[in-house]
Amino acid sequence: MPRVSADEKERSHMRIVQEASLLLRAQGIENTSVTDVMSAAGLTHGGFYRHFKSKDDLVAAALRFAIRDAMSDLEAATTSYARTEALWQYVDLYLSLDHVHSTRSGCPLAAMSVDAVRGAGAVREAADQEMQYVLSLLSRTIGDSTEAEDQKARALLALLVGTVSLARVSRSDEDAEELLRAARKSLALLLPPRMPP
Amino acid sequence: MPRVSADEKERSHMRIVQEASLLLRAQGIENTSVTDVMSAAGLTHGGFYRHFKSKDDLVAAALRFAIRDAMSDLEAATTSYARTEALWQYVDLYLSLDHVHSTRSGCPLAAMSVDAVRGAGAVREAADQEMQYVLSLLSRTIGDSTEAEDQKARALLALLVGTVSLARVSRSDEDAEELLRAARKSLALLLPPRMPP
DNA sequence: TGTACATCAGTGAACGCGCGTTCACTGATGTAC
DNA sequence: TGTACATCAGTGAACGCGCGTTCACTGATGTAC
Repeated sequence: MPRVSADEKERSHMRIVQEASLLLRAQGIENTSVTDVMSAAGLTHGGFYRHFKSKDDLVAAALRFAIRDAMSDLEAATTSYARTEALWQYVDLYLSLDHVHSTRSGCPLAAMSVDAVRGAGAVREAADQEMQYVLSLLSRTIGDSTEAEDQKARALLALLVGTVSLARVSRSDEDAEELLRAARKSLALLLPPRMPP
Repeated sequence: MPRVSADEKERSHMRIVQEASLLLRAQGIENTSVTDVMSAAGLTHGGFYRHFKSKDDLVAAALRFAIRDAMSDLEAATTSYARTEALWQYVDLYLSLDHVHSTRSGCPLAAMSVDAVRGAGAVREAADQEMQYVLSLLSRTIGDSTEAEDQKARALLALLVGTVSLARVSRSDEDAEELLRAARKSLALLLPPRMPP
């Protein structure tokens, strides 16, 4: 059975990264084993090192993938005239109970940043670089990416990440919803109004 | 040498919880072993189960202790006339580079809530209950703990926790400081002004 | 107050287990002619 | 296009290691009389 075409190797690689990004978000770095990830990708653990030089290498790749993937819709809208509307749609999705419950597919920063800070150098580096990318993307979506928008982007991201992290601590949906509501209300003071001129 | 007085057992117990709260914040639940904690407390791992029925039991106790300890200063000020000033002092300390670098002794919610959500039932329960306590304390410190203040407390805590979590991802102090600055600026819109009438 | 004895805090060896990583092996793929 | 051979993706057993937990043991502490 073994040795598989270059195309199939690439498909395996993408499956490994994708499944890792889901498992790492849901379970954290230490609770996710190489064997877990390879099984989820339909492979056995032995082949892992044909794709990555270490588990840390995979974690860094999965984190980068997850963030680019999570931001792709907003990225597509940054140059559009409707970007303010796109931003508000993004915020509404982010501050939803659905997102709070989506521990596998939700925001990678909310799920993995605390873990990443404690991780290996490559993981920290990936987290830092991708966070800077998210901040610049949000700033461009808010407006013209001047210092004023950069600052709003920082407060926005912190509020989003903090709110969903805390909402996940609540074991009651009612308490979680109160946290989401409070964040939405605060953002009304911070962001450009929903309907532009 | 063994068997030690009831007083000494209690001192051992407090030392274990205290050292656990430091190690768990700095390293996370999965990277902190029972042996690590017992060594830090000056004991050997075998005696652990005279104090706790499981590692999860210790984690829950350490989380509760860390939060009560972190909040004790603010708790003392909630009924004072100077509570608004106390709140701002708390916010200034929270949104400082010192706090960003204090991964051992910093805010337990910023350090452990993501971990706690993935943890055992007793750990999740402790995290949820203590978070509700922190929210009620902040609400009473902001004002009269009406629905309006409850909402402000929720947005405040989310912004604080999110900001420090993200600032820890930054490998540069300059980037971290920008995040802290943005949060401070947002809070000026949200909280009662620094100097009351 | 003194004596006899049960209790139990702390020690250190031992347990079973899952982890990240390595390795010999297989056989289809890719390459050189 | 066909043939001979090197490559290497994937398999599954094996490795050393640290983990949470258990246990027999020690001897000072606490208790009953």
